[in-house]
Amino acid sequence: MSLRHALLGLLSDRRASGYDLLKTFETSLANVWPANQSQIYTELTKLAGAGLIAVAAEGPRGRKEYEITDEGMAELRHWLTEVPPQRVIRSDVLLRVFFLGVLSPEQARAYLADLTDLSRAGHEQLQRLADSVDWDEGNLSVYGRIALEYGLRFNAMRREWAEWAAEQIR
Amino acid sequence: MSLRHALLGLLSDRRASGYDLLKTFETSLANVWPANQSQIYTELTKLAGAGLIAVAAEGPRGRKEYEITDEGMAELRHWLTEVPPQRVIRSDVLLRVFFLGVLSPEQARAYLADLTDLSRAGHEQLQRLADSVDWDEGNLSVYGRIALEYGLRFNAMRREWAEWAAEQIR
DNA sequence: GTAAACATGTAACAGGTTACATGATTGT
DNA sequence: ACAATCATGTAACCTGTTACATGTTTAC
Repeated sequence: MSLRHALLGLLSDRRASGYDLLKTFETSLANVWPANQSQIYTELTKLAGAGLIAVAAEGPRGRKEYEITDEGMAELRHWLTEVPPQRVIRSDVLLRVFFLGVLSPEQARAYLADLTDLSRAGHEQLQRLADSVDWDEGNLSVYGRIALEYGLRFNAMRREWAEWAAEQIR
Repeated sequence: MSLRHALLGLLSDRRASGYDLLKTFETSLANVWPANQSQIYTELTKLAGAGLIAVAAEGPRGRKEYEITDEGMAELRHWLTEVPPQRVIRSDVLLRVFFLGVLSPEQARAYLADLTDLSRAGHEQLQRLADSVDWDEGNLSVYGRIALEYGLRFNAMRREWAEWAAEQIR
């Protein structure tokens, strides 16, 4: 149920069309809550049907600009403050670790070495992003910076863990 | 597609019934790849249909013990070594962070404080688990310990980040 | 003129959740 | 006798992915 809240969250900042929202998902939200074109348009129609957003303006090429309604804002606040976050996250990365005993120690270490590289690359990509953005004083800037810091710390943690784990094998 | 690999992984260690596998999912795999009864039985039927597992014995109450086939082992090894892990993980925890600007600074800090508590509790729960298990010399023990260490480090990282983040607000 | 970008919609399928439905065996 | 546990199966529904389908506007 979080795609709808992601859309509500984006529309709480400014009105936008499905196409605009798609671009945002492809850039800033891609690492946190990926969504594709099909899903976004379908969900926008549902949100409009439920009265949480409304068409504020129509433009060329059938463009429909949506804005969040009071009901939508209430739902967004409810989700932010009352809905308990998901406790577990499915991780195929970690699931594989459980079964590395099926492989040879060399293959298992290779898997962890790949994870090390992946984490290093992820860290570097986020660092480049952090360097390229000019962080102004706005709210999106404050919280965007906090989210990005999470990504940096996560990748650093995972890289160090994967290096440690490789040493544990044999 | 990872549920099937979780099942193959468990069956690569020892033969088991759907019921046995369900118990394992409720305990050791609950934090990595949760799955429910309905899903497990459905997937076992599919796996058997695809020849990746086979019924090795039948017991009382319609119990069916499955064992992994050579084809199943090949598929498991393929997944472990060749299939690239998922790059992004959907995180509703982090998604909320993007939109905390909608709330008051007090409410935003309260959300982060809840995350701090959640992470601390998660860490403690895993630490208790680590203390209660007697880690023998087997493979499952080695890799189980490595997976658990990931959980500990993840929760520690998230707690420190949430504490840091709360300080950034105002 | 035509390619790129803008813009939306829907159908088919895969994976996951909740709920319903049923019955056998074991331990007290 | 009765409760707890063992044991499986399936239907309805929701979310997400891939692919197909269509048409407009802008820039060169």
